[in-house]
Amino acid sequence: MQPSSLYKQHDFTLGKGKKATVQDPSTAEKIKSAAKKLFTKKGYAAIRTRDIAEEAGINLALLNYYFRSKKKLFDLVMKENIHLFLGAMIENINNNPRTFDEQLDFIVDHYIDLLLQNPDLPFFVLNLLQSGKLPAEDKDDPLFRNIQQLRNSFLKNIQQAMEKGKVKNIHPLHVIANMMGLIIFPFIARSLLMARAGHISRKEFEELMIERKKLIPEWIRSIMRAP
Amino acid sequence: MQPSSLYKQHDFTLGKGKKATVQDPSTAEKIKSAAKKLFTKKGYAAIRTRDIAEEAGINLALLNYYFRSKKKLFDLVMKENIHLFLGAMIENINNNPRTFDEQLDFIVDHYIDLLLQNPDLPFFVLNLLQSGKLPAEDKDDPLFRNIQQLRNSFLKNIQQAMEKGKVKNIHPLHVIANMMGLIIFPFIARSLLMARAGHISRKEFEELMIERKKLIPEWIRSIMRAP
DNA sequence: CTATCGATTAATCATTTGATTAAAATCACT
DNA sequence: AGTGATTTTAATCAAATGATTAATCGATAG
Repeated sequence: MQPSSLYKQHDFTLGKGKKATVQDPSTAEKIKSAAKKLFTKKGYAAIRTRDIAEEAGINLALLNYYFRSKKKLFDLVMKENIHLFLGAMIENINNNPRTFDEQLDFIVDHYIDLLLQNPDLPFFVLNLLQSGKLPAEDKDDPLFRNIQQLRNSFLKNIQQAMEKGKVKNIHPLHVIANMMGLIIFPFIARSLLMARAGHISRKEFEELMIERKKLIPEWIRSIMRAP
Repeated sequence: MQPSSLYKQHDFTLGKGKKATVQDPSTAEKIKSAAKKLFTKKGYAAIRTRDIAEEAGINLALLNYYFRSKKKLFDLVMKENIHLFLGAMIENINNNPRTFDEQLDFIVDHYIDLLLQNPDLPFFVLNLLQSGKLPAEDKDDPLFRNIQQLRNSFLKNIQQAMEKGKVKNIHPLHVIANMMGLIIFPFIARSLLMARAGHISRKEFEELMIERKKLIPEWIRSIMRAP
C-alpha cells in the first residue's frame, strides 16, 4: 500500500522523528539528495529513475514508494533549489540594506558564497530557463514577495542615483544583467575556463571567485560611474 | 536499403544539386533544421525522434533513413553549432587585429550579432557544459587551431599591457570570464530579464543588446584601467 | 513468542521510444 | 507507358524506462 503523504510518516525535513536514528540518513532523505544531485546537474529528461536509485543505493521501487513518481520527486527537488537560490534575498531584505552600494555588496558576497558551496546550482537555473517553465511569481509565497520587493527597491535606487547625476545614465537591464552575468557566468563556464584559459586548479578557481567578491562591486560601480 | 553516407546522394550542405529545386528544402534538410532547432534549445535527452519528425513534418522512419540514428543526427547538428559558434574566431584571425582593443571590439561586435541572429545558441553551449562533454581540442581541426591561436594572442596581449603598466594587474581569467559573461549571459537569461527586470519587449531587448556592442568594450576597458 | 505494520526486495507490467521492415508511392530515364 | 532506383509510408519490433505488485524482512507492542 502506498503512503498518502509524499513523505510518508517520515518528517525528515525537520529531523524531529521519534527515534531519529540520525547517524544514517533516512531512505527518503538518501533518495532526495541523490535526486537533487542528478536532477540539478543534468535536468529532468536526462536522468532515469534507475540512476537515482543507484546513486542513492536503494531499491528502485522505494523511489515510488516515498515520492509517488519521478515528476513529483523532481518538482520537490526543484522547489528546494529555488528556495536555496532565492533564499539569500530574504536575508538581504531582513538586513534591510538601504543604499544601492550596500545592496550590491551584499548580493555579490552572498551569491558567490552560495555558488562556491553549490557548484551545480547554476545549471538548475539554466534548466529552468531552457525549459521555458519559469515558475509563476506566486503572490502568496513570501519568498517571491521578497524578491519582488528587493527588485523594486534595487531598481528605484538605480533610478534615483541616475536622477541625482551620481551615476551615468544607463538602462537598469544593463546593470541587472551585468551583475548576474559577472556573478554567475564563471560558475557556468567553470570547466571551460579552467581547462582553456590557462590551466587552473580547483583551488585557484575558488580563490579567484573569492577575489571576485571584492572586485565585482568595484567593477559595477566603475561601469556606472559618470565620466 | 539504407544509404551508406549520412547524406545519401544528397549534397544539400552546398545546395549545388543537379536540379536544385530550391523552393522546397529537401527532406534531409527539413529534418536537420528541425533537429537543430529542438536539440539546440532543449538538449539531447529531452527531445524524442518523434518530436523532430513532427517538427519537420516528415515520417519518423525518414529520420533513420537519412541519418541512421538519433545520436548521429545530434552529433551532426552539434558539430555545425560548434562551427557556427567558433566561426567568428576565424574571421578574427583572418582580419588579424593586432591590439587588445581591436580584438575586444571585434569579438564583442561579432558575438552579439551572432547571438541576435541565433538566440538559442547559448543553450547549446550550456548543454555542452552541462553534459560535461566538451569536445576535445582537435589539433588537426583548423578551427580549433585558430581558437587556440586567438586565445594565446589574446592572453599575451593582456599580459603585455599589464607589464607596461597600462592596465591594472588582473588575472586573465577575470578578463575572459567578464567578457564572455557580459556578452553571453543576457541571452541566456533573456526570458528572465525581459519578464522581471521591467517589462521589456523583444524589440527593446534587441536594441539594448545592440547598445551593448558599444558598451561592453568600454566596460571591459574601464574594469582593466589602472586607477 | 508472535502478531502487526511499515520498509524493502525481486519480479513484472505497461508505456514510451529508437529503430527496422516491407510495401507503396514517386521519380528518372528511356 | 515501362523499368529500375529512390523515397515515403504504415506497421511493427526490441529495448529502455516509469511504475506497480506480491512476497519477504525487521522492528515493536502485546
